[in-house]
Amino acid sequence: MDRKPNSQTTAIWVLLNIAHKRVTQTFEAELKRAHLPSAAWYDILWALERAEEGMRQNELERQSLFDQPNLSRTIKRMVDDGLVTQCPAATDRRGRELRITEEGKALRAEMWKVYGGLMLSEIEDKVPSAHLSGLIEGLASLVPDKDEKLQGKLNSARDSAKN
Amino acid sequence: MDRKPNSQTTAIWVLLNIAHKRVTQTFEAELKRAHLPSAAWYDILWALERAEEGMRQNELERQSLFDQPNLSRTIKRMVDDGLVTQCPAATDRRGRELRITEEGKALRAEMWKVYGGLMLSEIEDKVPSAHLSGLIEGLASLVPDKDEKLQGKLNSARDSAKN
DNA sequence: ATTAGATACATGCACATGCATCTAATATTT
DNA sequence: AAATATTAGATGCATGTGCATGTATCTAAT
Repeated sequence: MDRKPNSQTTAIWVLLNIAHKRVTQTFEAELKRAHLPSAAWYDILWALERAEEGMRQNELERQSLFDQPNLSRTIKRMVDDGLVTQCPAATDRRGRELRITEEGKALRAEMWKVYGGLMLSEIEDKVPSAHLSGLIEGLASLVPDKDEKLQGKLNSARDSAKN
Repeated sequence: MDRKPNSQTTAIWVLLNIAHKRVTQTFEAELKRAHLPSAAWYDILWALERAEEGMRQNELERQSLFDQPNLSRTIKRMVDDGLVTQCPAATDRRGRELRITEEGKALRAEMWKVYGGLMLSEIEDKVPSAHLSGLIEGLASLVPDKDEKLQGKLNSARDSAKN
């Protein structure tokens, strides 16, 4: 082959997969242990709670890591569970206006006790401060700049930092 | 009041998820476009190719991100496809000794043309050298130390970082 | 106003994953 | 040696995910 990945590239690729799987599995296991829904549900609930005036489903899709069909089904389950309401959108009869219910807000607050604690124990307490910015900038460099989902996530991260 | 994750912690958690999903999806999409199996298959083939004398299935399980039942089924598919052979282990009649076939080696070599190229284009060309070591060390800090097989790769990455 | 194309969301299907459990073989305890 | 525990691997089931496609609605060019 013309060019061959160096050992640092290999380390990044391997570590990205391992770190993601280990951290994700810990989150999911702890949430399950507390009889709470998955982290993906938390992210949806939080996005909807921040959107006081409601949110179009396609906008939520852009801000989440769900693809469209999968989000559609997930929202349906959340509606069935009374966490979210779906109304026809005012200006576009194809669309759905999503809103979090009081029950949904209560569940999100409950989840935060576990979810936020995991962010502390699994990330904040583990990454030495010397590597914080390198980790953040390095991960960001792997994602296209104009990635709308990234911007949405980062905005929500900044907002949540203000709690 | 309890401690609350700071914005850098939040950014790491969000970016870890986004970066992993984006990079993974790119890998899988390009492999599929080339009518090749998934990256997970590549990793198995490569592990078996390096183990000249064959490898126990439970050892492969330890070195991979598969859980046991999932690896069991994946190996079965690879055996059905003629990429891997399964023999009863010499010293333990419960066990399976796995070996890659010539066909398997040929497929791995074919996959490498795409897989290796993706490591270059999606990682090596994207991460600025200023953030290489921070990214590697930061990701490593998220993984328990006793993930032994990582240490070799990590050390060689650190060595090359000193060049 | 009609029609071609785009967009929003839903649904069906194939396959992957996580988890519990089963069988067979080995290791340990007494 | 018998009983018990542990380990290797397979299998069943529920759920999650990606992808193709379907239906309704909207937009824009004629």
